[in-house]
Amino acid sequence: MSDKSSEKDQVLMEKIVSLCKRRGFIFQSAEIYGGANGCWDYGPLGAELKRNLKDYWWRKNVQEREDILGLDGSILTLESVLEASGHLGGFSDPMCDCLLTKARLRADEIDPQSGTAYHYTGASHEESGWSVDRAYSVLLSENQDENKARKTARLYYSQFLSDKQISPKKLELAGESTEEVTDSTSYNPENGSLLTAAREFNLMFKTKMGASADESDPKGTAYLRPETAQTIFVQFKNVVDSNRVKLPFGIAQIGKSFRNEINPRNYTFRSREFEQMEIEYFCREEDGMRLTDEWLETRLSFYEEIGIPREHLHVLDVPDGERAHYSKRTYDIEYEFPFGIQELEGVAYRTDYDLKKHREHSGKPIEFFDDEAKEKLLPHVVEPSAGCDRTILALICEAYDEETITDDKGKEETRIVMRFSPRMAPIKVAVLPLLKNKPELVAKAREVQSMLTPFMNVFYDETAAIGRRYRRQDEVGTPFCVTIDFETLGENGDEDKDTVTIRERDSMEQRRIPISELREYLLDAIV
RNA sequence: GCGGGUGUAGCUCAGGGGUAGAGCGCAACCUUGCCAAGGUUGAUGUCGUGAGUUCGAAUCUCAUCACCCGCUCCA
Repeated sequence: MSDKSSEKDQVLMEKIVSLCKRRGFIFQSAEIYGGANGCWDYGPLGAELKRNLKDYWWRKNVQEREDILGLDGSILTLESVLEASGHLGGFSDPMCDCLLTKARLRADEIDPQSGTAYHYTGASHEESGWSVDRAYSVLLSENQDENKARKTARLYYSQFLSDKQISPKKLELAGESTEEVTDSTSYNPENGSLLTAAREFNLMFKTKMGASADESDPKGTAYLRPETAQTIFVQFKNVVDSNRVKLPFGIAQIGKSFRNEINPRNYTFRSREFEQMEIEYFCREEDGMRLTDEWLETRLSFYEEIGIPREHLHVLDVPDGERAHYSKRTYDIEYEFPFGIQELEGVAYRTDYDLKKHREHSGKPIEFFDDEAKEKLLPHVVEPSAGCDRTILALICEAYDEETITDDKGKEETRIVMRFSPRMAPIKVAVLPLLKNKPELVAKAREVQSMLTPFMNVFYDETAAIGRRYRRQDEVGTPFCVTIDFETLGENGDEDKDTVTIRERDSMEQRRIPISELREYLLDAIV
């Protein structure tokens, strides 16, 4: 499968985005103010979906496991923490662009060059009267012909021409001057063209702590955390001291993180504010590689349990040289999005790098005492780090389905169904009185509704025709619809009294079930 | 950040220097009946935003913002 999306996939993605807005899953942030780039809000159904995902993740990884404890750390993070973790130094790169080719270069990786710089102040075209005032330079090494500088400059100025028929050769250069330059990194080594000034692409959101914070206060600068992991490492010692734990054990956290992405793309996939679901699983060094493999399997099963089949997932064993320098093994779990195969989760063996760094920078003894081995050690760590919003997007993409069905009159129509697993579905059951102008039906339906609401998200709908109500529920992925009809009231005798029809989303089949069994039936299906 | 495209009702989109349009959806009512049914009635827009040209701009020009595609970037 290609990484690029085909036209068909683009259309599919547009339909998904449209449905998400129309039905209240996802809205763009601050839309009425023109929209915030790279920020998205979850609407009523999106919020439910996200809660279901987070709750299930927490249940599987914390509630149902004795070896993992939860944590919920602050988002504001001291500069010193991020200095220790390496984010402060390595998280921003000075970048510059070639003015001629628009190539982007790392400013700190340019070889210094020497030679003669040819400066220009602009260019003009006599016949058309066109001109441009803009400083530009070209650097030539010693043995290059000076006409090369002029040729390059004409090419540069020609991009401002509105009439593309004019040949760059016809341009008249203005204000040529030369200058000897040594060890400059202002020019593109490839073609000698001037580069833009280096810009820092700081990927972290910086902020001020304290109302009167000033620059000189080392605790005056804070960042919105770029990952949840650091909270866990920094609180490692406190968690160990306040709980009886033995290796291996994990600390889990769900929370927001922030990265000032240069170019947010693909709907919510690359957002500037996003939620992570992370575990740092601490272990002895000799178990690190094995546990990484085990976690990969555990995590793949999780995706299956929430309705993302293994066939749509890809595991990338990140090769040497592409992993973070401290990682001995990293698996990326990727999903086949309509816009390409993209990462959902990374399972990384981070060695003892993080704890070591924090021990070094904080100067605090944060070693773990292993009671069984009677030794002090710094544990290694395996990190399954899942993107919550990315998983939501995968759930939505996976659920979306269009089904062609033929009605009684032989007419074909399209049924749009969100095939969420009942466990993830934002609405678990819709309660529908067959007709709303019959008070007995409405009263009974309300009774069923309030019986179920303490246990699950129930949607009550009495408008429009029953068929239409079913289809509405299909479009938001409600797995079950319960209809209260005249049999429920006992009109057809005692046998069907207090039974309802339950209609299943995927098969559209219905059967009768006593109201008394409804709760258990539904709970079994959505647990 | 660069290049290309798009922006009009909740959604999908047509139109186009002179009264703002369609389909679907939505709301209300009627119908003892189960897969977008039928009928009646109704609501909704600073035509993305800001400036300019014009007697007059949703339409033309410029800027700007957002989204999509490609490139780039992704510790």
